[in-house]
Amino acid sequence: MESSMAARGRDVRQRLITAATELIVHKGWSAVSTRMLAERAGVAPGVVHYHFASLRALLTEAAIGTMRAAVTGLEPGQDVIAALLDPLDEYSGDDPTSLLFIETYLAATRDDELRSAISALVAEFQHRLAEWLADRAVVAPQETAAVIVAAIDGLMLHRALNPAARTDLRPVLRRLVEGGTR
Amino acid sequence: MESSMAARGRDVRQRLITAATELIVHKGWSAVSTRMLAERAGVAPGVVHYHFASLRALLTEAAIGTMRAAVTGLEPGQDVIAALLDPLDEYSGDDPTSLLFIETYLAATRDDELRSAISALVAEFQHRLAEWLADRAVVAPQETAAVIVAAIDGLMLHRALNPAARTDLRPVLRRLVEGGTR
DNA sequence: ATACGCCTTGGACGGTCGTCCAAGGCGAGT
DNA sequence: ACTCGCCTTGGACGACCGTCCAAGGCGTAT
Repeated sequence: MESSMAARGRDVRQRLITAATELIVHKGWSAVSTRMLAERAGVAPGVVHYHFASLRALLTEAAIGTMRAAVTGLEPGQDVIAALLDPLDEYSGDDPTSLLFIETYLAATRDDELRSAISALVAEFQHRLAEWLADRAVVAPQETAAVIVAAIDGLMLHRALNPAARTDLRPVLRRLVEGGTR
Repeated sequence: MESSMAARGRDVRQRLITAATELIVHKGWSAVSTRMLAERAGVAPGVVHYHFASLRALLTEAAIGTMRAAVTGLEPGQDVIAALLDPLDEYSGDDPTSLLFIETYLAATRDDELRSAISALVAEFQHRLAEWLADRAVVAPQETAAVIVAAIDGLMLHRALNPAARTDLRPVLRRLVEGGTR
């Protein structure tokens, strides 16, 4: 059996990653400390630097993993706008994933490794979206995709700031797609 | 003469505010410390808490002041989209004002006083923009304004993250205005 | 010349931080 | 039964943090 010990180790490691994503959302990227993480994961403080090279490495791995999962889960169906906006509406104001995105974007501003990882993620998603738009005969699909993704991220930002006053913006956003059909 | 002393005091206070805006941009909101501020302003560390009730108060005053100045300076002319995008293009990647906006937005997520101040600022600008759109017979001017401002903020975010790959997004953004004329 | 008030200095205080490490626990292989 | 290796513990270390304050500097008014 290799389970008992090694499996327990992997479990602790995973608990730390989960704790990291939660704490980034609740406290903010730069307010997450090793001791907070250890406490939430139910382990001793030293365990963080056993499983991860540094606090920064843990935060990076946690954030990138969660973001990648969230993005690859998005599939532009018949209605792109609805497909992108619905996940935002699911949560009632303190949408954890949105805040994680914003926090990580901003942290990436001062962390080259993080920045390149996120740039790749965003570029990949924009590319997928652009292809979908091109199939729908939307002119300037790349630029349209860039604007749509930017608008979504901007809405995340505003919604994190002011959870109230949520009106239906789908009709306006749809102009981006329908207004540019070839 | 009331100048020498009082004027010098006001000058130091202003230097601290300037240092605060610069440091928020360069180091990030939560990485700004009293000692860093004092050093950049060329004063002793204790001076921060003489002129301001707390570090948080200084950062708040500095950020809100700069943001208010930036927003009130914007006047939607004939071409709203150009009026909003041109300031973004002026800076070559490390646009200080954009980063300040993002940093402050995010800090406001965990600071109620800051949040209400910014919400007022954003709401005020959205209202101005909505009126302009209404005059241009754009349908759903409020929602359109919300989407435009969100898109601008999202572009700020993406551009702070990836200063390269700046293509002209004006034509796409203009669909938001022209695609919805009554 | 003396007293007053604003501004400044530089350090003390208690706390938290990231990182590291000696010591111990414990299942697995011999 | 014993060793080995992975995992865990809890605290030490030095650095930096926000805040506060006694002491001093220096124009200004009397």
